[in-house]
Amino acid sequence: MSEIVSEEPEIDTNTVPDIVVGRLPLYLRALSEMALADKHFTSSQELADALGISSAQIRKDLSHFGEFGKQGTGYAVLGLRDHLRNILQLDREWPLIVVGAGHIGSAVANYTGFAERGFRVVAVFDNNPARVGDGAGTHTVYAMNDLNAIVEKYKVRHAMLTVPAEAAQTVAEQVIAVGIRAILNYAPTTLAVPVGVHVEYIDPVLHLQRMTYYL
Amino acid sequence: MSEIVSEEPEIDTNTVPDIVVGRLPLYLRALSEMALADKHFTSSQELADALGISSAQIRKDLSHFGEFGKQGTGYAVLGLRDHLRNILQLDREWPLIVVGAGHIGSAVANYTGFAERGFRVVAVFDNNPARVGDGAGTHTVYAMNDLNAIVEKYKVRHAMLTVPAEAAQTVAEQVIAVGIRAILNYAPTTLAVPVGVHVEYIDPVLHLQRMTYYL
DNA sequence: TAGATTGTTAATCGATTAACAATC
DNA sequence: TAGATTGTTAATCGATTAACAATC
Repeated sequence: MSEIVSEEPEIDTNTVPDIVVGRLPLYLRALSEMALADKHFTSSQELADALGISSAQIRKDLSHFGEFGKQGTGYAVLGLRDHLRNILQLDREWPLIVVGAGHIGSAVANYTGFAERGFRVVAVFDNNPARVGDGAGTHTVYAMNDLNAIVEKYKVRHAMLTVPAEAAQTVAEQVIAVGIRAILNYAPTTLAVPVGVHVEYIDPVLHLQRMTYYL
Repeated sequence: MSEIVSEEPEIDTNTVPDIVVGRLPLYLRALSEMALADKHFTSSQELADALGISSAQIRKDLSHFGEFGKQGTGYAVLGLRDHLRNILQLDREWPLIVVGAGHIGSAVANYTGFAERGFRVVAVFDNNPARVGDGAGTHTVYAMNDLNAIVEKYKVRHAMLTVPAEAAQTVAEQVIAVGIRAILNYAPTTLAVPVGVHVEYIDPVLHLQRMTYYL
């Protein structure tokens, strides 16, 4: 039997399916809730029940990143939470900008849920001079001219777009040009972006329409 | 050759995968955009390019519901749009309630995008007496006591929950009890609901966290 | 007619689940 | 020890894609 140089059981990050990565924040959220309730241990079954998915899926998903549990015992809530934070790079605070200071933009900029979970809104932008300066809640609204300076100053990589659908593609290009690499688009339209830039979408109407089919 | 009574090529609605139904509103949105641009015809390839998916998927998805195109020509924009509206039961206006009159609730209640796409916010509710009566924008805020009366009066089936995470499960049960069958939950927590009730989720932080993994 | 594009089939690809040895 | 639960394998299930005959 020839000796085989054992290969590292390497964690090839490119190999983890997007759909698995997409569920990790959900696991993290459930664990944070448990931590808040002072729960010390949990199991894949308990997490599965809380999230309405299968325990096998949770174990399989986690197995892409390492071994975090103990047979017979399950997972330490704080331990697994911190592992997930680490995997998702959420063990730091990320600066965030909002582009578009209308109704949704202002609401989004003042939503306290971002700061509570690691994202800090550092600026709100609008191309309408009438909106610049006056507050979107506690935030001052900046002109688009200031985009580059602020993104560089705070090393911002995340942007939320709360502009009209017609403006979204142009605005996306503007923020990408200054270094934004993750866009959360609230405008009801699909964006075309270069590889290396990530886009996710929020369109509440799509959700309502989906459910209406079943009524 | 024995004669076979031809079976209806029946459109078994239970047979359409949820994931397919979930894409229909996206197709509808793209078609509405084309209609607005006065485009008369389109193809599965053109739709696919606009949405960043494959043309085969679009044709396959549509084939669950009928034949809407013409070889060599493609699809009539208005025709396909109306077919999709019909399939999704969006050829009527649906009343909608918002529960929770805080920052997000007020923003959501005043978002004009709902009315533009077939959903009309008929009432906003809050359990805090201090918020009842004064406006959430153009809406009057009702007490939870009025929930049943208003849901019955307008025959409401859709609710958006914009309450704190801790309150979401209880509020969900309240709205289900008065007849709501579709819930769009903005609270960052998973809901347990009986069969026959549909829930979709909006948690912007989850989207930001997903993208952060790749940065 | 020639070119374009559908609707559909079959193949491929990928994700989920069931099951269980290992072990705390 | 007995019971519980992990991590992993293999099987199943389902979704996507490629390809093309039909036909406008």
